[in-house]
Amino acid sequence: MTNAIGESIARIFEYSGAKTIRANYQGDVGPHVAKAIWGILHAGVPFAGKSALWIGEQYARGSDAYENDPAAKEEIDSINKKVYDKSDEEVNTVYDWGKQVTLDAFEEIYKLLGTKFNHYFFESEMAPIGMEIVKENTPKVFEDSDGAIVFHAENHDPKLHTRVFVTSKGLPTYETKELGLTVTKFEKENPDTSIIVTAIEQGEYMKVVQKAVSLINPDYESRMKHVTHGMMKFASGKMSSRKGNVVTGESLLNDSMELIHEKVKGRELSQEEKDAIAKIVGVAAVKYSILRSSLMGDIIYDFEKSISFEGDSGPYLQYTAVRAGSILKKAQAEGIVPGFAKAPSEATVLEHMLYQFPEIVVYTHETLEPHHVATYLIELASAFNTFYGNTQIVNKEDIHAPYRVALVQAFRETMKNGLYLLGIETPEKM
RNA sequence: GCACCCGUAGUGAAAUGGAUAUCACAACAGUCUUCGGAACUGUCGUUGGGGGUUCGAAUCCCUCCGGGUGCACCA
Repeated sequence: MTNAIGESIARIFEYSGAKTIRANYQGDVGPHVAKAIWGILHAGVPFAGKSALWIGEQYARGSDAYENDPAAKEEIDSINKKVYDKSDEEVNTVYDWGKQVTLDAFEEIYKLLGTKFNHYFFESEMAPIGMEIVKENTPKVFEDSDGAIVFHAENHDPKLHTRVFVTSKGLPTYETKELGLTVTKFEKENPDTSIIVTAIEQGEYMKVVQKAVSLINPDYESRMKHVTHGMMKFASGKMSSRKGNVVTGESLLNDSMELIHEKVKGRELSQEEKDAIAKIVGVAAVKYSILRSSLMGDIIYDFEKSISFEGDSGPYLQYTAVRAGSILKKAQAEGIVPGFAKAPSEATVLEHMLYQFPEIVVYTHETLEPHHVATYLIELASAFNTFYGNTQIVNKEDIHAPYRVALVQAFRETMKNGLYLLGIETPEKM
């Protein structure tokens, strides 16, 4: 979800002429990793050859044990420390293996989604950098409190609160790592604007971190923008319920692609074409469902609706573009050369809509709200369908035919560009 | 409890404080079977409640209600 939003925002900036750098920040250290390692060590079977999914299961067991088994909790805490200082050979081996498998799995999903990152930052790398910054700025910014190092943000803004940056055990928290990340990003690329996309839970703590940054380096802070989004919820009980009501992005994509496969089963296409279409359309269904809504507030993912493909959906937009494409093919076969020379006396809504596209992009760029593009595209598709339904386009006898074909061409290009901004590909056939 | 975000038709959105609150989807009722029917036409329906500021409020202020999120060693 964060990926869909981040990628769309990146593309909108690119389209607006900005040089855009995509960075991915991954949590490769911390208690969640320790829980997974504990699970792997206690799995009773060797880990060699196991999948990322299997690691997920081990994490679930570790997480459960952490809550219910005091002995396990102690062990996991000790593993956590070992992960940071790399003092235990066995832990190191499991760690290195698990990290690679997990990263490979993520990379596959990014590829499917169409995101290419310029930088991969890891929490393990940011931790020492952040620690250094905290040390340098204590007691100027940070203070000692009960053995931990904290930042009293409420002293600078009454709306904020105190947060721990280094625990009493001497381990850096997420805040410190984020501090390290911020400085690293600015030193590496020195961007005019740094946009951070996270879920809303991070909203409050990010304000505290930003306040701390403003005291250390006000220049960086003024260029940071935090975009938050709500959670994804599900409309009905019908969903892939491998682990209760937790649905991963991956399983959502898989289910979606599977359903597209069902839909195109009867079409006269090769197996490779069907596979490609299932991917492109399946991703579109999921991405559109996310990006059609405003970022704030939760997104209700209605699986029934996203698979029906009627009306307000990504596949519907793709379909409209594809159909425009086949009209163009037919026009070409009939020897009609598109041109704007002879226009009918009255313009339709379609022309007005096409004309608005650049404004919509500018507006979206300013507001950082991709849903404006989504709303525009669905209206554009509707305008095109009205035009298409009421007008004979390919007709050699008609002197307006070249103009109409040119209009269809313009529509197809605009739809394609708009979908691109949402991170959605337009297939040739479907 | 405190803080932050949000509340516009069934759903997703629009509206520098300005005219009768728009658009799309869904639903319902029709049309036609054409360039790919995943179509076209029409109908239905909305500012959470209550105060206030204003000539004028979806928009600003107060309050209540509802939803979400966060409040010290998790990320």
